[in-house]
Amino acid sequence: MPHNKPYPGTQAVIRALSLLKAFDDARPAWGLTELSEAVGLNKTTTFRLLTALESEGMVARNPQTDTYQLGTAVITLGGYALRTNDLRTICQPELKALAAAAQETAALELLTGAETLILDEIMGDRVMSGGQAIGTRWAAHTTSTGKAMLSHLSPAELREILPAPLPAATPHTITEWDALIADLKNTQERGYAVANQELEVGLAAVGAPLFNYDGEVVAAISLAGPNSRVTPDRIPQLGQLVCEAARRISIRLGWQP
Amino acid sequence: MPHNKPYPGTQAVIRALSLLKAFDDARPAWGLTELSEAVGLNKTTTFRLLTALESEGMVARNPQTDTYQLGTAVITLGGYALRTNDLRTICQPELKALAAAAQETAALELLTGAETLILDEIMGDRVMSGGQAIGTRWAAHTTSTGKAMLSHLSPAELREILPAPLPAATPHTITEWDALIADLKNTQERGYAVANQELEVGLAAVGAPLFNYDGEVVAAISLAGPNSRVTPDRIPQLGQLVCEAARRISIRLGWQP
DNA sequence: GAACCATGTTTCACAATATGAAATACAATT
DNA sequence: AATTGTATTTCATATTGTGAAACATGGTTC
Repeated sequence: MPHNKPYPGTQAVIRALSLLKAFDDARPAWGLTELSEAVGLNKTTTFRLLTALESEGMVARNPQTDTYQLGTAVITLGGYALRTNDLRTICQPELKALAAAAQETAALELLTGAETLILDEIMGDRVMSGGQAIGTRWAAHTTSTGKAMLSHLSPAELREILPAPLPAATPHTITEWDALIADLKNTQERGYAVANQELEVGLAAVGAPLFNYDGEVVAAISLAGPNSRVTPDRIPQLGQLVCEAARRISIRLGWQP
Repeated sequence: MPHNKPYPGTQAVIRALSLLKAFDDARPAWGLTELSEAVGLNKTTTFRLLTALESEGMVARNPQTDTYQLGTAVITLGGYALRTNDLRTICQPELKALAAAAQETAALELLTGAETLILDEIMGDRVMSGGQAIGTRWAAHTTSTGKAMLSHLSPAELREILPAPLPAATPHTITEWDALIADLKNTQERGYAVANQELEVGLAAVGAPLFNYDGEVVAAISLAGPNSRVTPDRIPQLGQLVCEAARRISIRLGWQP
């Protein structure tokens, strides 16, 4: 999350947004005092900002527990943001085809800072209705999509973006800088990234980057599944599927091969 | 959308949020000047607020067109808001069962002011992965879920909530006050609401309310489909399905029948 | 290619607005 | 009844947000 420039005359807004961002999967409800302490704001200020956010439906209080949660306006805005995303619309047919062909989960993700953001997700099997994880972020160096996108950055750019030391999500996560650089080099040559239990034990994935009209990486798509199904000998085949789909999408985005 | 109390010391935050809310399906991208005019703010103020929103990822600029859109932080927050919603988690198994049994689309919706908010949506057929409309709002008096929830309010409460005159979404929308009151009375006695082409031509739906521990209506669920399949003679059967599911969920919410 | 128009951006003097310490209210334990 | 933890309200202060005006930029028109 970039907190770049302290622009003058925006303190209250930035603070209000920092309150909103305190709510996540791990901590979906906050009391006033705890929240003010967690965010480092005066209790009165926190109260006033929350009142403003509440009046606009961005947060809601649970009268039972006297705590705040994210409100319905956030859900509505999120829906708009998702539906009006051109990239998502463009990619959806390819994702569905990928998921159907491989019978695994296909996803579209963006790089935001050092994290990937799941923009869309289509389940391969017919059991689930997908999209449960849309909006989720993961550390980029632990995911196939993340590594696919990172593989087109220079070591200097990587240094700037990625945290040091690299956090481990599983025992298989690449945490050594040199090992990551080497893996990204392989990734770029190969055309797709492989993440085998680096984000979650038992989960394997392949991912390929999407390019825009002037050859910049704008996003990545992936196929993922349990490593019982996504086995080492099947990975080249899945990798090719993802690469082909990524290529078709990139061309639609104006990319010149 | 309630714009109730002008709480002191929150002007900047409220203004910033009003900017966010200008972005919707109909108008996903705004230039600075047009946006400032639409929201009624000084161009400089709009610029400063947008800069703050942008620094936090709530909006993003498209460098091509020099316009602003909703940013990735909104998607992430929306995902959190959705996933941490207890009601949605509780209802999802029932919605899936409903959708499978009827082979139509099942949905869970809240009442916010005079509008319903789609919290969850499961498609009945195996073609689509659902959830496309999550976050969308519709005028409550045009939907089955909306009427199911409104049917438990008094005429005085209805007067307060609903807009006058009642807007028409289709030629079949109930726009006469007395007709709506009568329809809601029927709805309450029947236990479920019927909306036949009142939101969209060719779309029919039945909806039933969900009650909490002290008998208050907290949400509603529905089954909807093309009126070629959701025919008048099939509606009682679908109505019963929805009522039974609603009853089971309400009991899980602590409701005493 | 000069004049124009419509964008976005920066500056700056001013005071309205946001701030936080302290006082108050409320509710749940003890 | 006393205590501790919450959530609110008050209010004096100056920091912060404000908007008119000036500036910059890029695209059209003549």
